[in-house]
Amino acid sequence: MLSERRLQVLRAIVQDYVGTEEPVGSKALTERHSLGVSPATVRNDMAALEDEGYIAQPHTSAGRIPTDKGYRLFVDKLAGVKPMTAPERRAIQNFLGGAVDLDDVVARTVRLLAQLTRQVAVVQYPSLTRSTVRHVELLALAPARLMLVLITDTGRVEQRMIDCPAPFGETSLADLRARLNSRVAGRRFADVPRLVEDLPEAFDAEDRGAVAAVLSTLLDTLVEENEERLMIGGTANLTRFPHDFPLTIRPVLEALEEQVVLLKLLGEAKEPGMTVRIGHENAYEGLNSTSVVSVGYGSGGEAVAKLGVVGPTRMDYPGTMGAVRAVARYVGQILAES
Amino acid sequence: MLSERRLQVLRAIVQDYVGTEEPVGSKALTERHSLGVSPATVRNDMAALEDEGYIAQPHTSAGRIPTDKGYRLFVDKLAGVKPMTAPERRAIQNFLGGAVDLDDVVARTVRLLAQLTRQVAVVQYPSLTRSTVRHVELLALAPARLMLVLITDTGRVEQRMIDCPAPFGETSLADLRARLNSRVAGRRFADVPRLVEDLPEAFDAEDRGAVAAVLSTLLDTLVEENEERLMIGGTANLTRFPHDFPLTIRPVLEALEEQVVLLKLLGEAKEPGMTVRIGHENAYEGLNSTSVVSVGYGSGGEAVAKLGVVGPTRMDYPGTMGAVRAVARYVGQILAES
DNA sequence: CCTGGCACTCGGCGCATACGAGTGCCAGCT
DNA sequence: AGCTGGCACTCGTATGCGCCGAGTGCCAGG
Repeated sequence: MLSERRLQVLRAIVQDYVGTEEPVGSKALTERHSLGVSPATVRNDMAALEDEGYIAQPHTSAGRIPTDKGYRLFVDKLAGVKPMTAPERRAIQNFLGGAVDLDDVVARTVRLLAQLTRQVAVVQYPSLTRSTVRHVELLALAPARLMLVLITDTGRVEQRMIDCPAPFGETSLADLRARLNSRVAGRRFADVPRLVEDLPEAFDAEDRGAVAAVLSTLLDTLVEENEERLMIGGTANLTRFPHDFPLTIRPVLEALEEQVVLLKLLGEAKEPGMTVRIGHENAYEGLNSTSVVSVGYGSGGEAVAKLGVVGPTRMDYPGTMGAVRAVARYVGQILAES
Repeated sequence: MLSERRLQVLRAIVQDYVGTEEPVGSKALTERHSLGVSPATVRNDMAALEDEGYIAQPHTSAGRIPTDKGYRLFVDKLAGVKPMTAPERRAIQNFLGGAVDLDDVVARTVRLLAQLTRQVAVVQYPSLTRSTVRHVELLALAPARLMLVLITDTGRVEQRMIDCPAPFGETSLADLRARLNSRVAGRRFADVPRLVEDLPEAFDAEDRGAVAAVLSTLLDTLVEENEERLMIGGTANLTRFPHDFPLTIRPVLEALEEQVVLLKLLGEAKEPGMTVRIGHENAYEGLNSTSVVSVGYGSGGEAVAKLGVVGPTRMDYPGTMGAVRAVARYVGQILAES
C-alpha cells in the first residue's frame, strides 16, 4: 500500500503533467505544491511510484509522467468530479433548450460537449430498443404499397416501405392502424413483438398476408435500428497538441470514422455511473493513447443512449467528467420534456 | 499567350508535383517526360512560367511548384476528367445499391467518395426545396396536439409538433389530411405555399385556427429545412501528408465542423457542371491551401443537392473529378429508383 | 525517516561545415 | 531566333560536435 504522501505526490504529478504537458521533476513538484518535504524525499517517493508502475520516465534524466495505471489510480482514488459552476449550468441549459428537434438536440449536445471539454465529443442517438412507441402510422402509397412510420417518445422517426402480397383495402388499413396503435402506443420497443404476435388472427384470410408483411417490417425496424447512429464533433481539438501529434491523430480519426468501433466503445460502459477507459484499457488499438469518458443518458430514470468524449490520456479528468455528467443530465431533461 | 511546349512543361510540373509532393526541377522533368528538349531550355520555360505566375519556388535553389493560378490553368485547359474504369463503376453501383434508406445512401456515398479519392468527402442531404412532396400525414397525439409528418420523394421525412388553438375533430382531421394531400402530393416544395393558400376557407370557422396552425407549420418546415444537413467522411485522409500538416489540418477540421461554411462552399457551385475551387479561390480563409471539387446531384434531371471532396491543392484533379462525377451520377440513379 | 550534497546521465540546442540539387546567365551552335 | 552545354552561385538540409542544464540515484549525516 502506498503511503498518504506518495498518493499526494502522484496526484501532484498528474495535475502538473496535465497542466504543463511536460515531464515533471522533483524540484518543480516541491515548488508548486506545498508537500512539506524536500525534493530528495520526493525523489524517493517517485522512485517507489515508478517501481509500482504508476509513473515512468520517458528517458533517463527526464522528469516523470504518469502511466495508464497512474491515471487509473488518480481517477479512482485521488480525484473527484469537478462540478460545473452555476453559470455554466445555466449556459448548458439555455443552449440545449434552444433545440427544435431531435437532430438538433444531438447536434447541440455534441457541440456543447466539445466546447466544454475541448476534446472530441461523441453522442449516440437515443436508441430505439429502450424507448417507447409514441405512434405507428400506416400510409397507402399505392394499393399494395404501404409506408410505415414509427414515432418514438424521444422524437425519433423511422420510415419503411412495405410491398404487400395483395392490395389492402382502406378500411382494413384503418382497422390495422387502430389496432396496432392501441396495442403498442406507449409500450416499450422490447415488448412490441409479444404484443403484436396474434394480430393477424383478427383479420380476414385475404388480408393476413399484408398484415404479416407490415408486422415483419415493424419488427425488422426495431432490430435494424440497433445499428445505432452517432454524431461526432470537436475533431479540431485533436490538433491542440502539436508534438506527439501525427502519431496519435491518424488512428484516432480512423477510429472515429468507424462507427462500429465507437459504438462498442460507448457500449462497453455497462454500469449506471460514468465510465473512464484509460489508454490501453481501450480494446481498440488506435485509441491506446487516448482516454474515453462516457456515460449513459436518458429521458426517464433509464439510459436510452450514451455520450462521451475522447481525448489524450493526459486530460483533465475531474473537469472532463464534470462536463460529461452535467451535459448528460441536461440532455436527459430536455428529452423528457419534449 | 503561352507556347504549346510551355503548357506541356506546366502540365508535367503539376503531374510530377502531385505524384512526388516535392518541388520539381528542370532535370527531373526532362528525364521523366519526353519533352525533346534539354534541361536548360526547360529552365527558360520555367522562368517564363514563373514570371506569369503559374509556378513558384518555395526558396531559391529549389524546384518549382505550381501556384493556384497554375493549377487553375491545368484544370481548365490541360487536364481532362479521368473516367472511372468499368470495374470501378460496377463497384460503385453495387456499393450504393445496397443502401436501405436515405441516411444509408448518404452515409455510403460519403464513404465511397472518401475511399475513391482518398480525401475528405462532403455530401449534402437532398434538399427539401427542390424536391417534391410524396405525402403529408397528420396524426392526433392529443385533442389539440398534432404531429405533422412530411415525406419527400427522396425518402426524407420531417416531423413537427403542432399545438392547435382549439381541439380538432377526427373527421375534420381526416378531411384536412385528404385535402392537403390531394393538393400537394407530387408537387414541388416551392409550389406548396401557393397551393395551400386558400385551404382555410374550405373549413368551418371553428376549425380555421387549427388549419392555419397546420399550414403555418408546414410552410415553416419547408423554410427551416433550408438549413440543410451534411455528412462528412474521410477526415483521416487529412493525415496523409505528414509534413505541411499541423498548419493546414487544424483550420480544415475547423471548417468541416462549421456546417455553414461547408454549405456555402458547396452552394457556390451554381452551374450544372462540376466546380473546382482552388486554394485562394475559396472564400473561407482556413481552406486557402485546399481545393474543393463539387457537383450537384439529383434524382431527376435536376440537382437536389451537392456533394464534393476537400483536399490539398496538390491533388490529382483528373482522378478526383472523375470520381466525384461518377459518384454523383450513381447516387442520382439510386435516388430516382427508390 | 528526512535532508543536503554530489557525481552522473543524457536529451536538446546552437553552431559550423559540407554537400548537392537547382538555378540564372552566357556564349556558341544550328 | 531558338536551343544547348557549361559554369558560377545560392541556399536549404544533413551531419557532427560540444555545451548546458534539468533531473536522477545514492550516500552520509541529522
